[in-house]
Amino acid sequence: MANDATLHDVARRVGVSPRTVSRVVNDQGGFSDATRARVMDAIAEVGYRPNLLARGLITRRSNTFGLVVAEMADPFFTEFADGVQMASRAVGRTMFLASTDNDRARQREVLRSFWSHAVDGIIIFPVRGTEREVSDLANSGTPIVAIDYPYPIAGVGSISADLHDGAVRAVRYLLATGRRRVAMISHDPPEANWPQRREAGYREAMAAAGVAVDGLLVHGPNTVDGGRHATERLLARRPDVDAVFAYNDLMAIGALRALQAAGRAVPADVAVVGFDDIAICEVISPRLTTVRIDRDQLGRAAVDLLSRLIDDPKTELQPPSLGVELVVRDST
Amino acid sequence: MANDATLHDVARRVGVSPRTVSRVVNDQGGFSDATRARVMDAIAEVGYRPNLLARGLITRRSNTFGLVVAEMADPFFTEFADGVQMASRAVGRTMFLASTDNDRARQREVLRSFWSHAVDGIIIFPVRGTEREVSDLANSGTPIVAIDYPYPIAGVGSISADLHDGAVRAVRYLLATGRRRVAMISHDPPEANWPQRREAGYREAMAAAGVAVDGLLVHGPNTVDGGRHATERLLARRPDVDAVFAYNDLMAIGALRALQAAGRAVPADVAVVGFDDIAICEVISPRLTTVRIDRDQLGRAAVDLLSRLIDDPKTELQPPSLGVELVVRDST
DNA sequence: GCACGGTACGTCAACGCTGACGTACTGGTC
DNA sequence: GACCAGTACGTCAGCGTTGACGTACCGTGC
Repeated sequence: MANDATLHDVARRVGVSPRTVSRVVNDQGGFSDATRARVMDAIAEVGYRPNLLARGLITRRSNTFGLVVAEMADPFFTEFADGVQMASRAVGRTMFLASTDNDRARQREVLRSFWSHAVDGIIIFPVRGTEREVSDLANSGTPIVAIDYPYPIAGVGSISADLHDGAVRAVRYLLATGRRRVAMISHDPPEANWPQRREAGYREAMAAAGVAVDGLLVHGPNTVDGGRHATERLLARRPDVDAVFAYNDLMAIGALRALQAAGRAVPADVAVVGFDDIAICEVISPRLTTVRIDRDQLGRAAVDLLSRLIDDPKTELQPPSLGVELVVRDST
Repeated sequence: MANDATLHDVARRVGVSPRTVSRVVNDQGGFSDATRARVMDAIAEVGYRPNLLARGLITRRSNTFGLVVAEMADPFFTEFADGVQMASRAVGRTMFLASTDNDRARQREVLRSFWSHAVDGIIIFPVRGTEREVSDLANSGTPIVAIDYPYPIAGVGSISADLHDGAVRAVRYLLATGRRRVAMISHDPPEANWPQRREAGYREAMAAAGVAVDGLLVHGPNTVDGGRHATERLLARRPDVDAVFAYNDLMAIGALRALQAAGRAVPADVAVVGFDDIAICEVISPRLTTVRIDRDQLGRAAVDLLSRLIDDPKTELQPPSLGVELVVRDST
């Protein structure tokens, strides 16, 4: 009871044409209740399941979509993927998952592969600098939803959390609790034209409080080690730092380790705030204060927008940003 | 340049039949070098990519496979998924990913969905008690590789790490470093006929050292909270415990937290050993001693076995277990 | 009695591709 | 020159499904 059983088998058993069985399966109407019942029985008896490849060949719908994340080693992405998976189940689609490791060639490969598999749509954290490629793919007919990508890409739907607001909240909180020399360890070497919303929020909140940021903004890869090394450089440059706001939780954890190694107490000497609120924040010590992005909500919003885009290409591409929330724990 | 461009388009452009283009694309031979070159040029010009649905309809190969994990919230599974993804890229297949949350109904749903999409094979951490279903699916023609499933399931390939040996090593190490009252916090309520290899290893190593395990073996869900609560119960029952060996790293982290809350110093008062070596082990404090399972290796082995099974259903189903390794850090 | 609309089907072709098989032409052998 | 093998193609059908369209039959209204 497997690869076999086609519409024809069911049809023969019932004594109708395959077309009628197809109508029942797809609930398209044009059959009597009696016929429906007999068809359903036969389907159960022979264990018929529609061949999605054949169906997709005609309908140009595969009922699949692809999710492209930066890297699976970062819990933020996998926790997001989990949310997407839940949401996709609800709309009856199955999910391909691949990661790019922030590499353009990898991303191209992944997108081509998804395209070949005739996915109905793609949810992606785009690699920096690939607006054009992503936009071209979208305009050539594959609906795409980009997540947290600072540029609105032409033809591409996008869902974002309000990263700017999150940064402002984090920094304001640090300032409000008496910290003055608030540093930020941010992602990657800065790049011309790359709008860093977390950085912008940081700068804005600092400026509003009249605090200078000289030497307080350092960069590194957005990993634990990246955060650790960035913090080491920061401590060398500004030993007087009394708070660190990190690009994401992994970098914040790196900061925690570097501060610990340098003999600075957290939060007594230096406060630390992360971003994302991945699960680890609760279990490390000190428990990490962070800006929470609701990944289930983000996943649902992405799947929802993608579904609407698939059904109607003229859907509004940029729904409002999702709110974020500061979660205060023991590191501040 | 998208959904269009079929073999016919390329063929017309070159002035040959679609069949010849197909031969070139699949490198089946039967064409001249000159023709090949012209076909390749035309393919590049029109941006042709084979329609995998159409191809799959004939060849009965979709070049996809499904990966079914227990839950994406556990880094062990996602880190494994990453390894599988790497390996699958190398063999030219694209990966569906879904999780079951250890629920039989969910697993059934996922498997049916994968089957409908005509995956070439499935890699799965089976839900306990579903041997029959998994075995039936495999025997009906979908190659399946089960990971770390203690029962050899009929018709199903399987890849395992040597969990028994890992447990023995961990416990021996604890005993060798002077611990005597070595507890184990293990996964789930024990179930009749469920061979727990980690538990077996624990018991064996304890017995070999002549140490009784009365009240030292407790159970709980394999999560951080599960580990915390199990440890609390353990402390109530056996306040004299001087080492905890956990089913996995998440439970070990829960144990760390519970011990901390109870005022026990780790490792001074109580040593803790985890299992899996997920990335967090390095960044929590104290850094966790654990039994390392090489997930890349496990992923490669699974993809490799699955590929062989797809090509030749008579492949040996049970390659030898993968070795594990004790990684000593600061919690012991 | 006849036209008409609705219901419940069936027939046919096509989606894009590849397996099976047919065919024309070339070069070599005896 | 006849025969043969090998090369480089082409033709045809069909994978399982659904869109488009055709048809038989029934009931209704005038």
